[in-house]
Amino acid sequence: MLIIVLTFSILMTSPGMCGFLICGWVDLISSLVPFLLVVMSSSSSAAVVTAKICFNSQCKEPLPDPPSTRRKGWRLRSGEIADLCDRCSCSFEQGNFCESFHSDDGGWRNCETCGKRVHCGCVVSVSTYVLLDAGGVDCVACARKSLVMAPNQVASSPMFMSQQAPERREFPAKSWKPVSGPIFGQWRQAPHMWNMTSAQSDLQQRLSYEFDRPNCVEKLAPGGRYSILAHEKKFENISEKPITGNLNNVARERYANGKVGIDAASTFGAFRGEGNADTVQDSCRLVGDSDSVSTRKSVNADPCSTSSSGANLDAHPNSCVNSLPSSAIKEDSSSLGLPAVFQSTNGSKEPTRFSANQSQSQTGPLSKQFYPPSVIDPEVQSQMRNGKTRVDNRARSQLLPRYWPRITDQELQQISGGGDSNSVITPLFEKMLSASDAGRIGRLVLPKKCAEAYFPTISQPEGLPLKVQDASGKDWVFQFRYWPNNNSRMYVLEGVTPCIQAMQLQAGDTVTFSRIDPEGKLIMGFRKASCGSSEQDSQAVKSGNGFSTPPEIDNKGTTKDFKGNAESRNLINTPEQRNCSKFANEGVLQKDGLSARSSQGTRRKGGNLGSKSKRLRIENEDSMELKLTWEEAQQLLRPPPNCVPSVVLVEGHEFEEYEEAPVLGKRTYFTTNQSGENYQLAQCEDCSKWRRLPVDALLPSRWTCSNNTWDPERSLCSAAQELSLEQLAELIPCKTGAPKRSKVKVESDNIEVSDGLDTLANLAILGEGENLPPSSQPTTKHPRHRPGCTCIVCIQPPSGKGPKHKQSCTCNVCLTVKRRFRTLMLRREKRQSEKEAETARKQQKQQPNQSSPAKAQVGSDSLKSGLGVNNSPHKAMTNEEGISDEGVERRRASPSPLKAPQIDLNIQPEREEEPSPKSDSGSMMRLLQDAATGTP
DNA sequence: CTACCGCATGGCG
DNA sequence: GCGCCATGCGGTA
Repeated sequence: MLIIVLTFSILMTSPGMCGFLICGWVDLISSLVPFLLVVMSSSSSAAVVTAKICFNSQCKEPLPDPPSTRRKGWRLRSGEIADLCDRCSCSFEQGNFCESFHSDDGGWRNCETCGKRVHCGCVVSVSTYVLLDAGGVDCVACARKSLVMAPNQVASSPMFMSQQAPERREFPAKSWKPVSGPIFGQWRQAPHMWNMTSAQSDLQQRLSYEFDRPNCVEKLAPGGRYSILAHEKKFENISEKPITGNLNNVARERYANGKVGIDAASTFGAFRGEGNADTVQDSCRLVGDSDSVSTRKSVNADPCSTSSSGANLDAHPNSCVNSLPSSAIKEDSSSLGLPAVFQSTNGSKEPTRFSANQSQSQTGPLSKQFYPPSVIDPEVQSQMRNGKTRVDNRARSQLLPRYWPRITDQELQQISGGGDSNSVITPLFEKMLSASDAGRIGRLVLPKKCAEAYFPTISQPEGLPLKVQDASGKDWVFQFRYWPNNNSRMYVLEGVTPCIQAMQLQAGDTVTFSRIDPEGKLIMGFRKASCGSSEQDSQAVKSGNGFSTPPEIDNKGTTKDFKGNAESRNLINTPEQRNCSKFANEGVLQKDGLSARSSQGTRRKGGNLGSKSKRLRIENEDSMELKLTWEEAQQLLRPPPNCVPSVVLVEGHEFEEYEEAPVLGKRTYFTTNQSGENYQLAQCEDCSKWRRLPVDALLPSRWTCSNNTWDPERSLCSAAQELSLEQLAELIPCKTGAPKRSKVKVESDNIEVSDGLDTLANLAILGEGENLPPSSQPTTKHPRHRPGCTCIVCIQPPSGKGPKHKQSCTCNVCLTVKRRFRTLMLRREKRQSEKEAETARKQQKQQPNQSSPAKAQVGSDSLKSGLGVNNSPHKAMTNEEGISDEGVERRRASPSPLKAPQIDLNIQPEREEEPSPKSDSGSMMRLLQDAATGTP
């Protein structure tokens, strides 16, 4: 049985608070909250008790005058001990205080084991029971018997607390005093279930409501004298009003934050050292998420738990005590660096492994672990609920996923730089640099929640200097500040330009922020947008370019991952890949070994650029246009011959990895004969005869009759062609067995509206028609990107790579592209001419002498020299005569592939419809543009 | 004129 | 509808 242990040492000031507390307790019960988290519900502001009468509000017996002679009761939140009269003290010591005085109050529950009544509703009895994971309570006796409290199972509250989210605000916390002072021996009703270590004692003395999980991430700290308002909005008001006083800011924040034990909380504790309520504000803002809210709710709701025994701490032998600073740290004092809060303030040098990202599975002091967000699936979350997984995922869940740190162990170790083995690195967040971030402005916009969670609290827009160390150990000082923005804040790091430049970061690269504890250093790592340095990538792609086909985008059945292919084609799928492509194209990638350093960054599979930045997306539109063709191209690829793939499992997806680049299959045409038999038609490279092949035949790019192993009789070029051209003409156009036929048709029909590379791809397809028998040309069912496809998409090397097509090149692709481009331009010209003609006609009604159609001709003529290809007036006329449908255009333009080279290419239309100038389709694109502009 | 600063705007989730 | 945030833009040095 899992047991939730109360680990807080918060004392209620008075049992008289039970009313309030009970409300919370009952509320908890009524809401079937399975667990209780201890909370300080501080409805009482009377923390200092100097009673001269019995502290029991129902007694009020005068106490003996010398305080030393008074009998002690429970520990108050102030740290003092309630003075009781003899009678009440005896009752307290005998463990029946609540039965005597609170029997009519709410908050009574029965021990799940023995059925004994336990008063869970007030501070007095808080140590007499333990909370069970499954809900309910056990009395201490029973809990002791079943004390198989696996550390991992203890205090897994933060997860379950999320179930209580909605009612947080029902328990406005009020000010209270920090508990300081005597300790647990005072807990008469708290049998020492567990021994208490000195450190724990120390903790208790420091009033840190450490709700320690074994991984030390769950903490709840009591605040100092501060106010936690019921509504977060009010924090705004408070935030601007510094609250003075000797506050335990960390504790306060933790409490205010209500995020018991999540990374943010601990981080707050680490970073936030302001002596004002801004801390509260900020931390509470973070609590906007339901789970956090719930946390606070539960915190507030269970006053009983405010008193806890150190025994609870003992329940967590692995507890990593992240002690808290006992004094407030002024914001200003925290300048340059991360303040002392990071120090292990319990006085020990014990590493504070409260890293939210630290799994409790960590076994040693050097625990640099990180679980990628991908692990946060329901199952894992369930595990987390059981306390078996680092809980910081919850903390991180408060950040947008794109800010989740994706730092690998390798990165972490790099960051740690072989430093203190006791140091613990806590990945905080990361951010992909926007154009603004990477620009010259020198301002890095920080995600608000990240800034508020992980950076020092700032109450003034000017903020404070923040020292950040990069992975190489160099210190940078940025100004961490904010701008008021829409009643909110916009956090920025100023002065990042030198650092960005030093790291040679570009928009799209990612900076990561981590923290090394106990030093508390902020570490700024980075990850180039260059793909391929990550471990994951290395798993998926062991060679070369680092491009791989992410499983999540390759879930359409394409499981072959040809190394180098993506790069070689500059075809990109994911936003990051697009980025990579873009940057690679721009030559900003892989500068001087930075790519090696970037190995500390793990390229995220999903990337986070495209989802947010429209601008960046726009910049990568060229790449996006390639997406389809890439996906399709993948299907066209054939494993390299005589190459045995190695199967790599990446995130559950099997990939066949080939050390060699794929080959492009021979273009074939699926068809069905009269008997319904499906087969392919392939053309011999040598004799151009068409051979029938099985549908599953995969042909190399160059295929000849001699390769016709399926039909030995026709394995020689001398063998007669089985089908006549007429038959071919009939069969090929009505390919019923061809996959994706309908799609092809649709695409073909829609070619007219396509643009950019897509258009080019279509263009190229048209050009491929040259391989078809003449009679098969006029089809709108042209198989697109089929095996053997030699379209521009499939054969075009990436930008700047591979042989460039000369302007005079008359290869299929070039001719097709030119032809298509010309057609497009002509079409546009025609439209424009018509438009102008229409306008002219309208104008002619007023000015009869105007005429415009000549303009188009002028435009064409003026550009004739650009392509350097003979013009064909006939063809031009053909197009001008109104080919607006791509199929029609294709039919007319390519009645025979053999005639394609004769197609007029010299008509140069206006440039305004250049197919996606941004699309970097490589040399072919340039060729096209060159052709259009007349520039070489 | 440029760089910087601070705020405003608007797209987007 | 709201908040975040990327970026624009005017003011200022």
